[in-house]
Amino acid sequence: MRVSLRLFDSASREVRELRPATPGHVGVYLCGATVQGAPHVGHIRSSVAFDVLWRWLETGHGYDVTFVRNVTDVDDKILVRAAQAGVPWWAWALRHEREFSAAYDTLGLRRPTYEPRATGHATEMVELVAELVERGHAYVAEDDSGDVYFDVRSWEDYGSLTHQRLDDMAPAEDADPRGKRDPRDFALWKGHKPEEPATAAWPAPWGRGRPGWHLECSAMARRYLGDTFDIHAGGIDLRFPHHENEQAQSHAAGLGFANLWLHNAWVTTGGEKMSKSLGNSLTMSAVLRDSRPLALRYYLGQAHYRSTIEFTSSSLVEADAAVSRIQSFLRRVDVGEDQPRDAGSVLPQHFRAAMDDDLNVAGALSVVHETVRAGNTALDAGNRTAAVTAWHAVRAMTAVLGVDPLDGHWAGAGASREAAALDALVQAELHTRARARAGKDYATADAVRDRLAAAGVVVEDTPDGARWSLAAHPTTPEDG
RNA sequence: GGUGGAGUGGCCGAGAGGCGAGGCAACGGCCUGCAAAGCCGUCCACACGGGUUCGAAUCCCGUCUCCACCUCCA
Repeated sequence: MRVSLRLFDSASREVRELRPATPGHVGVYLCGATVQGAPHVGHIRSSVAFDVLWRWLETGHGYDVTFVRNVTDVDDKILVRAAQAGVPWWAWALRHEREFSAAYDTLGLRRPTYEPRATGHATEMVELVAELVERGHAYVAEDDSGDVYFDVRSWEDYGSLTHQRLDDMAPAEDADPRGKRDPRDFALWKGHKPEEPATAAWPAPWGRGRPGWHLECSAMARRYLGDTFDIHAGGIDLRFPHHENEQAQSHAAGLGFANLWLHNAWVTTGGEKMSKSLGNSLTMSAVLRDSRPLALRYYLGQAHYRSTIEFTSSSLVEADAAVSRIQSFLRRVDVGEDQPRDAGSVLPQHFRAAMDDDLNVAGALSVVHETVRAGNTALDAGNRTAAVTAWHAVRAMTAVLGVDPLDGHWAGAGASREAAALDALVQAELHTRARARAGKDYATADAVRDRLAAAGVVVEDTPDGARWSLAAHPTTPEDG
């Protein structure tokens, strides 16, 4: 009997078994980027965490997964920042959307089944707002703004996702009534304002305007996953108001919406959450100057998705060392022409159990490292069969976690002519060194090794001769 | 004020009443011409104060500290 996947549902606050609405199929909606600026490490952590979820749903359970991650490409800040930069808002949005895509690709994240943009779904959004107005859960603002608000008082379940009572919620400080019936009512549709670009508005029965942030996700999830779907994921800071509002809208419109809610914790620096508003963000481009993508991915994916992780100057160095250990084992084993085997037959039971336990990646990684050590021990003992078995297990496990060092993704455009030329040059140096060593001229041999080291080439002697690799990208700690 | 999360060895980070987490760093040993890699060993921790129990990092009570959300946020 197949063991089930158990996930912590933050709506019910308990670990629940995943029971797909459609047997054999799982629909996942992940709140993606609002492309108002460059991607930072915290944004990417969310995508890394749920990329692992996706891989495990497929590899560990054989589910057919539809994975949707949206792009919010129009909102207040995009309009403001584009105006400040003197470029059209859509150009600003697209530029940052591409930066996010590049960052996702760099870290080897799977491309979602669908990546809908908010601006491409005005029709679905207008329909959803109309349904809510018709059902008496939304109303057109009483001023002339053209806004449409969700009537929180009309929906008694409002607050159920985050277990808050409406009366306990502190009203917004800048409580601008804006024609609201209750200060906590939120905008489903934002009427076009004269100072905003005419292009940032779409026609609607209650006047031209653009969608409210929360509405987009409800409409797009419905469009691509149906009225009821299995998992809704996102950063924990989105629980309220974003997800609360999404759920209220969709439920009030008569939709089943998400069965499970998964929320990842954030990345902190200096103990504080990394965020755009605090200005302590580490952009992906900045971090990748000091670290190779595999090390960054390992770092972001090594802790449980619900644990806050602190980013320090040594984080990436340690992650690099840990993943290098795995990598060097995989390189030590000569598997000949063997290709990776089917995960179902080689994944250790403890690994599976850890992953099924709410994606316990830290526990899963301990199995990876234990297998690496067992494999190294087997190699040292000359037990090739055991070493090859370990090799297959390690590759299958790291593939699930998205950190298989031998995956062609990490090699980049590896088999280039430059790489071939470099190898020829290094081999010539190693040949010189081998001859010097054979003649016990260690001074010359060491000089060659030092010369290569200065060029960033690390030499290791093995029973089969010297082997070389590029040194891990040097990291420069910003403080002590 | 409301609602949550968290304090684990030098560092990162799992676990959740008895059973080795794991990684990084450090130190000792083996191996090596020397290294590197690898293996073996050492470092046996759970914020604090009580309590329950044969046994508590884990359960209960109290205290302290930190973080987050309450309509910009992954």
